[in-house]
Amino acid sequence: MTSDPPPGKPSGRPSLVQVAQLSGVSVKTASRALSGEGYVADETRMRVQNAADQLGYRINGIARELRRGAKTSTLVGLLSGDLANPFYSRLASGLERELRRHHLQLITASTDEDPALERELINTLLERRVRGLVVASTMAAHGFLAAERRHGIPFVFVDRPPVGLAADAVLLDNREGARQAAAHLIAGGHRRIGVIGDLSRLSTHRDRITGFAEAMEQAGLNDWDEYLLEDAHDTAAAVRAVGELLSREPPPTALFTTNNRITTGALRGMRGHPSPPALIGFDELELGDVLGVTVVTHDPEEMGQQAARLLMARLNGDREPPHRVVVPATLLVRASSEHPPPPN
Amino acid sequence: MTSDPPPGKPSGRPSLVQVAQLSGVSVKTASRALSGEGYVADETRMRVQNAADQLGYRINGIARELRRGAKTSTLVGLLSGDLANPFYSRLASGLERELRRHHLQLITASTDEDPALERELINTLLERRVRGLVVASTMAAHGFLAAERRHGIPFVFVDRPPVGLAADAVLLDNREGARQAAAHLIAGGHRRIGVIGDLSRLSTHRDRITGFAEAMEQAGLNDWDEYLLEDAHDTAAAVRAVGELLSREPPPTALFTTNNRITTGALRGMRGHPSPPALIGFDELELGDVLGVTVVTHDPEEMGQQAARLLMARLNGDREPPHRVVVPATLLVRASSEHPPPPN
DNA sequence: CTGAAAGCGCTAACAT
DNA sequence: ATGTTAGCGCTTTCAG
Repeated sequence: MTSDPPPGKPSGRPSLVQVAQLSGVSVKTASRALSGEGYVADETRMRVQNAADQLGYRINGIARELRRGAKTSTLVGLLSGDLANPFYSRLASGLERELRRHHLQLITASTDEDPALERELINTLLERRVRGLVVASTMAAHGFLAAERRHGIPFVFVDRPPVGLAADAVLLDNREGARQAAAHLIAGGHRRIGVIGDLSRLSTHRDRITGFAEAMEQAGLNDWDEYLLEDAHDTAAAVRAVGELLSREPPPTALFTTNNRITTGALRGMRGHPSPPALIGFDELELGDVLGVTVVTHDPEEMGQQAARLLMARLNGDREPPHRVVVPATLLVRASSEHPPPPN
Repeated sequence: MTSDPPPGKPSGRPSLVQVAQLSGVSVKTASRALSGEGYVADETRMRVQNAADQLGYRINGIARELRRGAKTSTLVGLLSGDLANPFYSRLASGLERELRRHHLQLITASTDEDPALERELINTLLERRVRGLVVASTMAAHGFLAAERRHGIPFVFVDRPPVGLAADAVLLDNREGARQAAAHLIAGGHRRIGVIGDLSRLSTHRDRITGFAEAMEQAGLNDWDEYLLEDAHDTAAAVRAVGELLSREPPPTALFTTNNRITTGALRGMRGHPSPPALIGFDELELGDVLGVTVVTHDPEEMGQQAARLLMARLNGDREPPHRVVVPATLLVRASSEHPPPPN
């Protein structure tokens, strides 16, 4: 057990100058020896390496980056709602893995779906001169980023499209996924389908509602919004919403929940219910297969990977107009959607 | 829709010098005007602000940090196995939230439980002069970090303790949690309890096995390891392990799975089994309540928060010997552990 | 193969 | 209230 003075107050780190002095070479030679760029005699390299080890030298990445210029940064920023949501964390995971292949590092920040905080965090990351930014934005407009793009910082929007800004995006086919869910329930004989939705200002939410409505109206069910409850942003709110819907007269025979948090809340709220409604949720659930929950599924890791690809293309000089990648969202039928509606 | 030239190749950002020139003041005045430090005439401030806006100026955080010194960095690094694992992402979430209160930013990197990659990433983060480092380490020893601590960089180990290094740590009471799980199964009449464990080199895993063994041996069940299967690091491996255990003669009447991935695999593997064994898993599951899975539960967000607190204390000059915070892990009984063993 | 000088963009220290 | 000078630690010229 090495027992050294506990940390706290920093105490001067050695710089290249000290390493050079200790090994009796010039600063530049020391630099070359340690970075492996340019020619250095083997013996010199050894001496420098030893001196560095002895001093506990570690290159100052800040200084290096300042000198080399911002385009040499290896940091990519990710802004998302909340890392604790598996959708975002899987997205982050896919993004990170792909970036690493290109020697880029991911730096993440959570916005808690707060537009003001998001803007602040975007600024922080840009000041840090990140190489690019991936954003699952909760803001209503993104025109303020136009200046940045002019300076060459690529942005990739994920999950939600940019508004008032021409930028790359990786989106989910929300409408189609929701449409399939509704169509399936309708085909199963359901007519009164409750919908519990997220914050109504979010485009993902609106698209899902649109797809749902499409299928309903096509089946002539124009009063679909009688059973629509929105702005259930967390699990607890979803539990309450289910309670409300199920206590109506007549109650809905099926439920469509527009994201994983809400589906979780619905499952909780329906527990122990004598005749639970059929259920389809948007987003896969951790144990969806074991629980037998029918879901609209998609691949968050894949979204992250695609975002990384778009970003890399821009960094490599792609100057085409904005790309838009749409990742499929498809129905995965399991038991929860299969009980038919009561005769009634 | 603002339509500007697509990005790609960077194109010189304005620096403070240009802002100063455009507004007809010295660089330092421009600096003061924009940072709000020191006295600047209101009118001057306006002029500078306008010039900055017009040029799309954004302060270069790299240069600022180099000048101000590394202790002014606002970055804290987190290294963990994989952000896609809810345990780590919830930990990250708690950590980030607490850090933000102190105006610190989290930068994350996943090690995939690969010691070599972990070491490389630690180096990258240190070169970036992060203010401190939180590590869920997968390495066998950490002596190589001693030099860093001497330079004042605080480390906080989470989930797994440091080896060969005196540093702060936030750990789970793995032994006690596992002991409770085993004791509960034993009290329920189980004698043949299968255990599926993670990589045997991980200390968390070993501690959980130790706690389990303690309870078993105390009950006189010294052959507990006949039904022990280790190194099931992913869900698929866990599914296979369950299959193997259940096909033994006689099969175990209960199962203890040592982390969330393994529990998930076990649930999958047991699906449709005519007489599934009782089950207790370590770590809470997303839908554990709905599924009725008995778990050893704990609070990952809390761990993150505690880690942030320890870090802040060190940054504020705390020079005491290493702190060790132990977060409780307790049994939460639900249905899955409650079927008694068959008479046999 | 090695070295000296200049400078990345900013701010601390010291003027004025 | 504002300006000047120097320098953070490194790498990029440009010379040897």
